[in-house]
Amino acid sequence: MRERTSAGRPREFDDTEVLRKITGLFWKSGFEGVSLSQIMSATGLQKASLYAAFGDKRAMYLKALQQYHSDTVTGAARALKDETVPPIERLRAFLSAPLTAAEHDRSGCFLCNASADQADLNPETRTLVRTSFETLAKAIEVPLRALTPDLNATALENRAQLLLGLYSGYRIMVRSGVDVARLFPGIAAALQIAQADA
Amino acid sequence: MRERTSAGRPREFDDTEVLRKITGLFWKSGFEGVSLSQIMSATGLQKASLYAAFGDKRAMYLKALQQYHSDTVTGAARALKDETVPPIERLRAFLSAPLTAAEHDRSGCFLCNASADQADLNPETRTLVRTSFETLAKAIEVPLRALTPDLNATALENRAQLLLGLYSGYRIMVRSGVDVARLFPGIAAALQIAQADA
DNA sequence: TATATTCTTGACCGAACGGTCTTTAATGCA
DNA sequence: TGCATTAAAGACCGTTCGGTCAAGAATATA
Repeated sequence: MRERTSAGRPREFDDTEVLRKITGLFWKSGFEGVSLSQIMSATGLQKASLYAAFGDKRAMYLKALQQYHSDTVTGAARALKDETVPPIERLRAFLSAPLTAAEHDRSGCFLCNASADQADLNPETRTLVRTSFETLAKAIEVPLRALTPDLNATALENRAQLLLGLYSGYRIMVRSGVDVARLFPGIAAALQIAQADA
Repeated sequence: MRERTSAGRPREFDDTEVLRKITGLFWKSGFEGVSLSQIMSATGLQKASLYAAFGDKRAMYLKALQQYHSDTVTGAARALKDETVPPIERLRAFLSAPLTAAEHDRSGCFLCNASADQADLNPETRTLVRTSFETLAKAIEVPLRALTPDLNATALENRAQLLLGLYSGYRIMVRSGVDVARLFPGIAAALQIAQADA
């Protein structure tokens, strides 16, 4: 998109970089919690430029959610499938992320926040969130399968949903400021399930 | 409050009943997602009456959160401590609630939603949410202790946090419209942890 | 250099927001 | 029957909201 030089005045900002800042705002404060003027000052752009580049506020939110999917969600999925790391460690890292991240940032998970914030109102948001959850669940199955190759498909899926549920819950709880040290041991317990033969 | 007849024109509505409707709105749509006019039409009251009875919008939200605590949260805590029900069934019922409730209502859990919605902005909300989470965690420990009386205190607490995390995560995931049937089996797996001796 | 095209800027818009105030109505009490 | 008190009703307030528009600036092409 960018390298193709087109007629007219060239855009003075990088779309994805700006969108990343917008994502950060919605991530932290939700759809209604972010105003256009906040977006303007965070990006340094005028309202009209934002509208020309991304559409209205709802479109910005959805694009932010899509960016979160293609950046963070698929990044986490890739890490879960990284065979250079022992499967149990991949799972541990995934489940620990909500807690280790909390040290410097209590924003939680944009997916989970969006589900709480917008799922009730906006069907498109709901769909995006659901597919991202699905991506994570499928990725979780990979190390689970490596741990217990004999387990059947539905059992694997069930365990993946359990771990994803725990992940989401921790993401939410952390936002309220609970002591993360008290949540850590739960991960070890959950990983015991992940390794169980039955 | 109500039986004590005071001077002046009597209030024509029941405070807690009205607050219950307000709670429902914030629960579903969050703080910024609910407007005063929505509250007006849902309660049938004028703006000034609402302000006289509850204070400004933020106060309404906090009172709603407190009502949720004293109604729903303590209700769930009581059920978890109900000795007429086998401990494992209490836990199963608690963890199933997010899923069974989803059949007729995908609002999720007000606590979890508030954590995603307002925790970042409002410290009072954060505190309220945290204490409600704490209430639930303590209540979860009761049936856990009944199941494994030999377990030490910290191990109990860790398991309780794990189950609470799973509960919260399911509450959030359900809002996005995921198939609840796929989440159910995770509960059984989690309950295996709850019963483990080690 | 002229033109078409695209972007930036900032003024501008109507609507909706949260919140207040004045008027009127209903009650307890003297 | 007044009088003090409290609530209900709705007009009213300034502000902020999301969104648009017209004018000027920067580029590619001819």
